[in-house]
Amino acid sequence: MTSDLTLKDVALLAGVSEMTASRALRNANDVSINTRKKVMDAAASIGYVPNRIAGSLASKKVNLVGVVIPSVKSYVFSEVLDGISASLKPSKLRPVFGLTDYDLDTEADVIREMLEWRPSGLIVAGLEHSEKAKKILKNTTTPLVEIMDTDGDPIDSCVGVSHYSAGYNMALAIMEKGHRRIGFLGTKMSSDFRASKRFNGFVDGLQSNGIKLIDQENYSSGSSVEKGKNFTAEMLKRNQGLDCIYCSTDVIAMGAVMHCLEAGISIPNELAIAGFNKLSMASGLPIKLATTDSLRFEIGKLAANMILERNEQNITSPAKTIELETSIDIGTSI
Amino acid sequence: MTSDLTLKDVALLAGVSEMTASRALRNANDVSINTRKKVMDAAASIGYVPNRIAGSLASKKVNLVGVVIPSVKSYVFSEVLDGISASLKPSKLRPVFGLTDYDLDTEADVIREMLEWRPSGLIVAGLEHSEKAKKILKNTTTPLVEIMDTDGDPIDSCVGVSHYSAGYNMALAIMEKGHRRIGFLGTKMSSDFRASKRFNGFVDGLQSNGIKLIDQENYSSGSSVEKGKNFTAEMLKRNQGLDCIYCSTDVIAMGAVMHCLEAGISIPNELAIAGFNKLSMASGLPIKLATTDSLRFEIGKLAANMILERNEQNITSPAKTIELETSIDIGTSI
DNA sequence: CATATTTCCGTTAGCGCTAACGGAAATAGC
DNA sequence: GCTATTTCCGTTAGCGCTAACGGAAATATG
Repeated sequence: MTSDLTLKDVALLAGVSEMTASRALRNANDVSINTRKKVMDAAASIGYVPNRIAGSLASKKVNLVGVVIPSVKSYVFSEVLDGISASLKPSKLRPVFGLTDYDLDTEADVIREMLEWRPSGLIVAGLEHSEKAKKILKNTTTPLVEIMDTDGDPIDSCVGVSHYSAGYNMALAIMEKGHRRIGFLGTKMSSDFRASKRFNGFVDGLQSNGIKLIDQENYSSGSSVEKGKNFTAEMLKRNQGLDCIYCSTDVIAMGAVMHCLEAGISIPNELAIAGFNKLSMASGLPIKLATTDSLRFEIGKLAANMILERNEQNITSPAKTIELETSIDIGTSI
Repeated sequence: MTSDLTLKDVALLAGVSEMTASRALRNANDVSINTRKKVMDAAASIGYVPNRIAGSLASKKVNLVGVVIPSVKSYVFSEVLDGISASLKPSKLRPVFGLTDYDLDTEADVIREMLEWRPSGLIVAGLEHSEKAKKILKNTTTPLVEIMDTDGDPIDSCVGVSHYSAGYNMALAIMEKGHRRIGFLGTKMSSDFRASKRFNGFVDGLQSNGIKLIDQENYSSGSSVEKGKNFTAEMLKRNQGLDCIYCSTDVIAMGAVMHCLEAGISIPNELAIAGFNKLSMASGLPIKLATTDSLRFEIGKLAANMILERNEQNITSPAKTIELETSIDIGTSI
């Protein structure tokens, strides 16, 4: 525990009751300017730091919003967190992050631990959860917002984009540019449901024009530029005449671009490349990467706003799903 | 609040006292296997989620470790967080992140808010803080570890690397490769103390060989590939015969590499490029970027371990500073 | 079989704070 | 001047849980 100072110490020093000290420090009503100053000075002089554990228990209010995401390394969720932070900043609510490492059991544990703190809201990435997690989430009265994805059944509220549509539309865009011999490059699908939905949408999109994937590679570790580069090389070696690779993320697509730069393959004449997310780091590439903006900042902002609304309104506002429309940035790579 | 179930509900249903229910749920001693099962079943059947606020207040133990970092967007701190998570995972402690946006006033607020929760430990990035923050940190009995940087005076414990030395050593490495007409490219220094220390070290390193910087650019927004690319172009335009650019981060250095790829400038023959951090995303580049490993994962792991030690030992362990030795990865870019 | 020990469970008290109420003092209203 | 209102502050009673102690029942010990 921090210094063992309590409200009592402040109250004694200021010569008022604990209650008055409490009110003064919280800027609550019913305190004269004089006594407020006395209390503030007393608190400052001894370096009193209020105990929020006790305060929250007494007031039954916890100013935290739990945010459960798979990882902070993927360059994807950081902007979501930024959006959440931006929305919450002017309020009294504060975000608390929990990481799941793309593991549903870990997710269930993290969700449970979050709820044990009785937060003012919970934001969880994705619509797929373990049965255990679903049961807990359905049982809670804490406002819940599932984010990123709208292809599925939200438990409560939801903000995201359709990854299926994103994949489908990219297929259309690629075909419109005349590409026909198309491959797919991504990470192992089982753990990343949204990537898997994009893949399905992409395949169906091609199918709508009677086109089938020529090749498909799903390697097992996470998205990385280097992996994208290496697997692009392999896929090209395997498939004479491949004229396009759709990568499940921009990071992988950057690797594909790197391979082409190194091997002297012209983009998009010899090989077209498309990614997903519209990561800012891809904007420095010599070519402009075709990608779908996943609207991560916007999603974070809207999700946090939903939590804020739910906490402001006295009436219980109903669950709401917001599906944002993704737009393709054609760039110069397809 | 989550469902309004309390321990009392569980106890009633299981036919035991609250205390016994509490013990059973916490896997504490002094409970028979039979009653434990009864309590567990009762809790599960009604979906009881313990209230950690109340528990923490009563036990005076909070299983949280506050982690205060500037940003999650910089591709730098995510690995620190990973290291912290890895260390804490087997323990009961859980990390809670707070973001400062590289602003010292925000940092002071975040630190204060963290301490209000009476965490088991606090990990803060950097050695530079506002007077207000320093006062709070000096006053607290919460174990504190300042991370990333060792060039300065830690308040309590500290784990990091010397950014001054990193800059100095990179200067030596660059000069050893024969480069003499050298520029520096970074972001605005005032807000990033570690980048500024690297710069000072770099200048002093050059000076040790009687060499002076030819040019220096400190633009005002954050590290980005695109900015790196654009400012590299400008700097080359300004300076005939510039043969090396030291970038304050790998992200910027990647931009420099991109410019060279695009403009057909040969690396390192026409221009040498070096960065800092050893980011994994740079490993996909056509050339291997010269950089200094900032040991981010290791720093996170060690910092969290220090917090763990402090919480395990009954004796108050003394403050400790660990300075990790950085090593330069020469790569093929200088 | 009596005593010592262990196992198990309940009772009491309180963690540090705030909601709710009530009441005294200060001000307003006529 | 006296009542009505407002301003300010204190008292009481918990929030939901656990530490600490104590005691009954079950088991061990000789």
